[in-house]
Amino acid sequence: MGIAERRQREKDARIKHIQNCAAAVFYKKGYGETTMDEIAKTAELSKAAIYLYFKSKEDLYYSIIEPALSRLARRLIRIASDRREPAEATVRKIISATNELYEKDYDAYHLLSRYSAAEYVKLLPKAKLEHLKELMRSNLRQMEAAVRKGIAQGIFEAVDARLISVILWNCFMGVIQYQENRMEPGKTDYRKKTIDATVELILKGLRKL
Amino acid sequence: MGIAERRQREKDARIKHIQNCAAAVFYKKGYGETTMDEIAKTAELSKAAIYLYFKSKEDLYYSIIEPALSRLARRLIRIASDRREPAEATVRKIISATNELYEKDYDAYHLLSRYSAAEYVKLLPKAKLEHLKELMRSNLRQMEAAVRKGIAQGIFEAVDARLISVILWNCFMGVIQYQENRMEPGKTDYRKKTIDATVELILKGLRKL
Amino acid sequence: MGIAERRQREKDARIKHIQNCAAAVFYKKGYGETTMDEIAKTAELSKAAIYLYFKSKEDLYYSIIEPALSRLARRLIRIASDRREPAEATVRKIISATNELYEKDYDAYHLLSRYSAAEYVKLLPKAKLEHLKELMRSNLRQMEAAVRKGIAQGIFEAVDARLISVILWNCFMGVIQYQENRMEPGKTDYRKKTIDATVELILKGLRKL
Amino acid sequence: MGIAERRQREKDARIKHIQNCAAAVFYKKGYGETTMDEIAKTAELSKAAIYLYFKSKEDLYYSIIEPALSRLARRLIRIASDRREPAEATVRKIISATNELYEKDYDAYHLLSRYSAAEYVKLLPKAKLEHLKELMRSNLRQMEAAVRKGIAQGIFEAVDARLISVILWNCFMGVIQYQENRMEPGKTDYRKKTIDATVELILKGLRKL
DNA sequence: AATGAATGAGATTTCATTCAT
DNA sequence: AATGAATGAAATCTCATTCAT
Repeated sequence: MGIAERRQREKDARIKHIQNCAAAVFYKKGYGETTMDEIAKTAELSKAAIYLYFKSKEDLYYSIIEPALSRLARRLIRIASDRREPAEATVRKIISATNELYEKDYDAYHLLSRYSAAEYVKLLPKAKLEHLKELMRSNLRQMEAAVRKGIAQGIFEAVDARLISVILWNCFMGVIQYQENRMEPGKTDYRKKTIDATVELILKGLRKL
Repeated sequence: MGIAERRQREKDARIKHIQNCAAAVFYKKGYGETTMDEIAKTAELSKAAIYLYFKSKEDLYYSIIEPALSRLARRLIRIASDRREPAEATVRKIISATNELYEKDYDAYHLLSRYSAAEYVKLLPKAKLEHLKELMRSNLRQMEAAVRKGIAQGIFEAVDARLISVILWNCFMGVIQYQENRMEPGKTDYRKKTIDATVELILKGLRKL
Repeated sequence: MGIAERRQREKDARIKHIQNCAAAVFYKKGYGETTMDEIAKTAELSKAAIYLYFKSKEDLYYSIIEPALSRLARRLIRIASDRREPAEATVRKIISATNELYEKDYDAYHLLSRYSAAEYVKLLPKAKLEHLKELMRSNLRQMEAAVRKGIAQGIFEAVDARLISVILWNCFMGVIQYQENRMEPGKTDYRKKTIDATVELILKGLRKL
Repeated sequence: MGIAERRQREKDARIKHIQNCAAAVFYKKGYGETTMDEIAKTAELSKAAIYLYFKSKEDLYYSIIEPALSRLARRLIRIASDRREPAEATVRKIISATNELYEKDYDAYHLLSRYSAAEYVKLLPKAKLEHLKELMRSNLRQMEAAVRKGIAQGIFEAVDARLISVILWNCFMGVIQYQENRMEPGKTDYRKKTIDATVELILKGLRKL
């Protein structure tokens, strides 16, 4: 069995390798500007080899996005399910978990931070698109639940929970985008620090005085 | 001279028309996925006609982005230059001015809200890219100045002004992105309300207690 | 209107030109072996130009086959509808009409004579394939009707009309195939003569003694 | 020696197996549309394994066609060489022998019935193509000889022997094509019955009254 | 000023064939 | 003997751009 297992491991590794290379290029250029040629070159494989593992450019793209987003969604659901934990801790955990994707699944995370439903409309088949959207909505719902919990716990002011969750989520994504795209390369990555500061700022704004 | 003037006005109108149509498509699909064919069809003109007014796809794109961003930058500089105005008012004005672009220059605004330096690297010639980046940086500096002023005025806590300006800016952009891309179509546009709520939340977080 | 009309005429001519060139290549090589490049070269156009008029290789192919077959089907229906004409004359007319396609629509005819449902299964969308098949079946039905009429008229022996119509049709197609494919090039084209002789032979075999 | 022999037998069996599978696919799809992948999958072997036994796609194809056609040619020569046998019997035997290929070498037969010189021109090297053509011509000559014999025997009318042999051959091939390609799947295979009826019809037409 | 027609360059995808194991 | 992996070459198709009218 050793051989078959090793084969499978190697295959998995190659798939992961291609996905990593592809994600890097997709991220740098955007889907439309990315060519299979460049992905192949980055992965040091022939174009045809890519097609051994993914049946189309779109398939490759989706194979990067979906699992990462799916994993995150599951994780957030678990985090938000703790009804007793103080709301502030839950909010921080949600943000942390999302941010952790960064270290573990750097490339998928990158793509996610660039997620733009409009662009995908023409790109992905309807079912896949809807699936991604549902995952995004689920993430938002977990944040909303956390804010609602905070109000119920008497910690937060009686704000519009949905609105606040959108704000939190957007601030988070905004920071990522900003740090990734707008800053000069070479500069220190302030992401973690900026995100933490943002969260604390907003939590402070939410607290009952 | 009346005739020449009318001609010029008509020409300007046609240029604006093309830009509006193009911006709508660029926004919906992203630069790479947008075809000149679709722009032409949207503008109800022939492709060749577009080329009478813009010398390339990139040129057309830039002609939409740059003036809007440039105008905004000038406006923010003027707003931030008032050294005496209370900082909170200045922050609100900066955000408002940015948001107002929305009503006046809907499509350019859209494109701006999607601004992604990385994508532009391959798209725009270096000089143009640098120009856009400088405009963005300028906008950020105005916000930074406003926060710094608030600290000087003793209104805000002694926070990292740069960090806070980044946060504010990102939250703003994040909200826009979210509202544009992630929500189901048909839903009410919560943008203004969300942005205002975000700003107030953050201002509250900034205030000395 | 002169200009618009001329334009349309020219466009029609170009479409016909492309179809003719394509049919010649399709015929010579078969669908699979034919490349758009070769069609373009034959038509003295760029590949892209072909795609201005036909949206895919398959579309181009179908646009050649279908109208010719459709026209023939209509014609055979008209011929077979004469209930009083002696059956032998009807049979001869059906064969003649089919053969005449040769002179008028040389290339489409060629493709038809090569028609092979099996090959098309993967090629054409189901609806188109079914349409072609129905046309073929219609043609066969007309021949069957003619044979049946001959029996009713007491001219032909009481044979299996369907079987005989299949035979007649096959002989006809067989002769075409043979003459087209199996003979050395440069040899005289015996098609017409061979077909006529075949029909007479079979009619003689059918007649009541 | 037993071992070596068994090895050889096994090898032959594997070769035959591949040929059978390949022939089925070639027949269903045509040469151009057939992929080595599909052949391999049908044969439940790896693509590379196919190349252990055949040095190219074309080689595999030819290896199916040629022996079958060659065997048939030899058989028809033998059949036609009987100068004394009544011509009608000889004609029937020729047709039968050809038809028998069906049961014994189903797949090669299929391919033969689709034989199209034009397609092969680009496919096969000149020598191989010429060889196939010569085999086909030989078969035709045997039929021609049989018809000529019938005239000499005073059984047939003084027809153009070559023409009639072409007709007979074509009818035969036409019936096969028809039955294979044009009929709805699932229907009874009328081939044998149709062919016999065709031959009898033509013989009747040939006979002196 | 405007357009229909055309195209070169390049994109995605396929496939016969080879090679290391 | 057999195979999984890999690839070069070529196929279909797209698109920004130009040109004749």
